[in-house]
Amino acid sequence: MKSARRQPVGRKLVDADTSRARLLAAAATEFASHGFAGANVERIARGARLNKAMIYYHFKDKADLYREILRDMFGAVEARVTRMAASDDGPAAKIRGFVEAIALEADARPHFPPIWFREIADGGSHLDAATVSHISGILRVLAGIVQEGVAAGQFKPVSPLLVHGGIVGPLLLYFASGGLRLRMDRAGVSGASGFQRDEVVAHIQRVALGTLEGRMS
Amino acid sequence: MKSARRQPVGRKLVDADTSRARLLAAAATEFASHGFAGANVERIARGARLNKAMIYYHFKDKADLYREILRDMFGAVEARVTRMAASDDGPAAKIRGFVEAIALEADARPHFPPIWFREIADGGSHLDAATVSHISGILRVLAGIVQEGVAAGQFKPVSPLLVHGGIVGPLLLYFASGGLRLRMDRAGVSGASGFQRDEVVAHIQRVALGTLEGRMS
DNA sequence: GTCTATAAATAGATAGAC
DNA sequence: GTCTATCTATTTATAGAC
Repeated sequence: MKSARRQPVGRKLVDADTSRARLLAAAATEFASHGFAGANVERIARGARLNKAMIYYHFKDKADLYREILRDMFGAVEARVTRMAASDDGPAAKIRGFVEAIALEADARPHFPPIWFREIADGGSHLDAATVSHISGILRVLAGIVQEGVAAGQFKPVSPLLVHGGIVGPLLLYFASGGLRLRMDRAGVSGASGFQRDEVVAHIQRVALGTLEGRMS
Repeated sequence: MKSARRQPVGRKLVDADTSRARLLAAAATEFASHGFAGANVERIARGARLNKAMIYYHFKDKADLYREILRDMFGAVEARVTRMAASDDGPAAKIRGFVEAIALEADARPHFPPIWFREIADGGSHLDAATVSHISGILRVLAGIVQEGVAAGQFKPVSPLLVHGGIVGPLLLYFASGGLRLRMDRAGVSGASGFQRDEVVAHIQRVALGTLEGRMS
């Protein structure tokens, strides 16, 4: 059980500059750039200014390290949207807040959008029970907001999963495609990288609300 | 130059049951499931009922095989949207046609959505000039439709890249996440896999049009 | 906790027969 | 065109010293 949590309870896991925290940070970058299979433990160790053996001191193996990052990522998103939805704003403001929450999390953890895309492509093969629970919690929060809006007569009863796709699809696409857009730009596809983050978020907020308020058909 | 095209000109590359076509089909499945780094040439060969050596007879190496699949994929999408946009439908119908074209291509090439997601996460590191040109062609077609609609006074001048994200993000998310939704369903997240393809496509068509017709803010 | 050295396995690529 | 056998490099993971 050497991979069990060693930090004192209540202590931030990743913020502290422990070797474990540095490994997690380096691994997040590596997994985001190369995927689980393409990630190289030697590179992760070097990125953390340590050596490979330290990875196996703190984690059971590469997959264990990866799963820890997935749990952290989705746990953070779930916590953020849950906190947001606990406010006494109306449903429309909460939909905006939901979009904003995902975007803020992508700011705080830039590895989140690419890793999420890769995990989708993998069919979720690395998700453990805790992570699945976080994801389902995120969906439940959104479904609750929609339900609230419907009850208040402000929203049409659109399927929460359709709303979710309309928010998360474009949002992750934007945050995950920074490198690609730069590349396209250099290849002469103009305007691909000239894009304001806030403008994208605001657009997605408007579209999500428009969908829910039935201004679509 | 042993990887040069061997098929007679005008012959379908993938449909024929040649060893090369079988390798391409097996490789597409393998790359979609495991990504470039995670793909295994031995598995690809077995999937094509051949052996590893045949891969190196037809292709220079694993990367060459992968790039060929990318070119085929994006070439097919570009061809389809270009053909669609050449019709004399109005701009609204063409926006619907654009969404439909992407969806039809995802039906025809199920490896397309996951591979596209992975390539985004990779920052487009495997895209060669031909593939970049296909992608930029797809964007140009969409920009043209938007321009047409604006000129006809039917659309607001929304950035084509925002429209593109609003279409392609949710659409790829839906098509790429079949496996994950099934997994979530089995984990007790109800309704994740109970979804009609046509209903999703219709929803995305409505949202895209709503965006362009200015029914959002 | 941290390191060096190394074992062990995987997997991309090639040689050469048929 | 297709195969078997093999070479070689990479890389995950561990042993064991400090």
